[in-house]
Amino acid sequence: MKRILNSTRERILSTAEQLFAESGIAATSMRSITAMARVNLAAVNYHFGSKEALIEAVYERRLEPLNKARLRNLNKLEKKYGKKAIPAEEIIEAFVLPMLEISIGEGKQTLNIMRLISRTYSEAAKQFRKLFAESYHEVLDRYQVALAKTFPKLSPEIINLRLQFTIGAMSHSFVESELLGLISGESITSEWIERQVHQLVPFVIAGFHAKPAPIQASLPSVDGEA
Amino acid sequence: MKRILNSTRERILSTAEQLFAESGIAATSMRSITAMARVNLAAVNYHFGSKEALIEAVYERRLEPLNKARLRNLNKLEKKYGKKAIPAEEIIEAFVLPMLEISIGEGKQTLNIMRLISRTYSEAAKQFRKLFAESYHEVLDRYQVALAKTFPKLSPEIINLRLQFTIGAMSHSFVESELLGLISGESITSEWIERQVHQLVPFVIAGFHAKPAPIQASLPSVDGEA
DNA sequence: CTTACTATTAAACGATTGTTTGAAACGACC
DNA sequence: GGTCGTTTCAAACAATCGTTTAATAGTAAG
Repeated sequence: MKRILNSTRERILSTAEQLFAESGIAATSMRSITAMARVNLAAVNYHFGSKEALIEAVYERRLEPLNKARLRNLNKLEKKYGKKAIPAEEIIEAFVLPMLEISIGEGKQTLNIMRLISRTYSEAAKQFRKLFAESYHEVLDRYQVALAKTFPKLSPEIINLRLQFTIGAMSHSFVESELLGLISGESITSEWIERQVHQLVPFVIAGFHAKPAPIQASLPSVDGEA
Repeated sequence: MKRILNSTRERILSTAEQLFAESGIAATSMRSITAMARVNLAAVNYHFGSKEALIEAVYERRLEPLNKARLRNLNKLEKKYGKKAIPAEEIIEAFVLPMLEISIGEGKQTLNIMRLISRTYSEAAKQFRKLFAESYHEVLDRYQVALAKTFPKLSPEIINLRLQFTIGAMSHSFVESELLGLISGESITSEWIERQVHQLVPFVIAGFHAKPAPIQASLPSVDGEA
C-alpha cells in the first residue's frame, strides 16, 4: 500500500464526498466521480471494491473524527464538573462545534462535509443506517445522560426529543443555506456558516429550558402559562 | 379526461409519493412505481409526460394545500390581532400544524407526505429547488414579517435564522423518526409524530425569546445573560 | 355499425448504470 | 536484465434506466 497523500484513493474520496454532498448519493454515478477526480473508472472498484464500500469509506472518514471529538469534549466537561451538572451552554457547544472543527483545515470545500452529513439524515439508505447510527448512538446516549443531569425536571423522552430538535436545526442550517442561498443571491462562505452555528447555541439552550407541552393536548387547553 | 377517483393517475401519484419518501427520488425507478401501483410502465409517461413532470406533480399536490393552509392561518391571526403583535405561540402553531393537517384523512400512509417534504430540503435537485422555493418563499416572507412584529428586538437576520432552525427541527423530526425508530424498536405511529410536533412548539418559542449570540464571538464572552 | 377519442398494453429503443476483465505500466528488490 | 506485487488503463459485460412506439381495448356520440 502506497503512502502517498493526494493519491488516487484520496482523490476519489474527496471527489465523491463533494459530489455526494452536491447531488446526493443515488444521483452520483461512478463515472462522474472518476471523471472529476481524473482517475480511471475501474479505480473505484480496485481501491474500494464497490460503490457501496466507497460510500461507507466516505462516511467513516468524517464520522469517526466527529464522534470522537464529541466524546472527547464531553469527557473533558465531565472531568471538569465532576458530579455537578454541566452548564447547558457547554454541553451544546461540545456537541455542535465539532461539526465546524472537522471542516477546518480542509481546502476550499469546507462545507461539503457538513452538507453530506446533514443530507445523510434523510437520504441514508437502509444499509447505511446501521453504519451511521451504530457509532452515533453511543454519542447520543452519553449526551442525553449529561443533559438529564443539567435538566433534572425534564423526562428522558423530552431530553431525547429536544436533542433531536437541536440536531435537526443544526443540520438543516447547512442544507438550507444551499437551497435558499441561491435565491437570495448570497454566496455561502464558511464564515456565514460559522455565524449560523454560533447563533444556534442560545436558541436551543433556551429551548431546553422551556416547559414541555402538556401531554395529550389537541386543543389549546385552559390553563395559563408559567 | 376521466373523472374516476383512484384512477391510474391517482394510484401513480400516491405510490410515487410513498416510494420517494422511503427511498428518495433518484433511487426510485419508474418500474418500481408502476409495479407497486399495478399499472403499465408507459402509464407514467402517458399521464405526466416524464419522470420529472411526475415529481413536480407529486410535490404540487401536497405543497399547495400546505402553503395555503399556512397563509390562511396567518391571515386569520392578522385579522384577529389587527395592528398588535401576534403571540409567538400562535404564529408557530400556524406554521407548524398544517404539516399535520395535510396528512389527516389520508389512508394508512399519513407519514409519507411529511417525510417526503422533509427529505426535499436536502435532496431537492436543481430543477425542483425553484418549484419548491417559489411558492414557499412568499410563505416565509409573510411569517418573518409577523415574527418581526412579535419580536421587535430581533434583527431580520436573526428572525430568518431562527425560523430556519424551526423548520430544521420540525422536518428532522419526521426523518429521524425513521432513522432511529428502527433502532429503538418502536413503531412510528401518527400519534407519536403528533406528540413530537406539539412538543416542538414550546421549544422553538423559547428559542425565539432567547438573546442572540454576540456577533463575532469565538470565545465565550464576559457579559452575563439577561 | 361506424367514427372518434381516450386509455392501456407489450415490446423495444438507446443511453447509462455498476462491475469485471486482461493487458500494460510502474517501482522495488535480487 | 529479470521478477514480483501494485496500480492504472481501455474495453467490454450484463443489467437497469427513462422513454417511445404501434397495436389493442374501451367508451360515448353520430
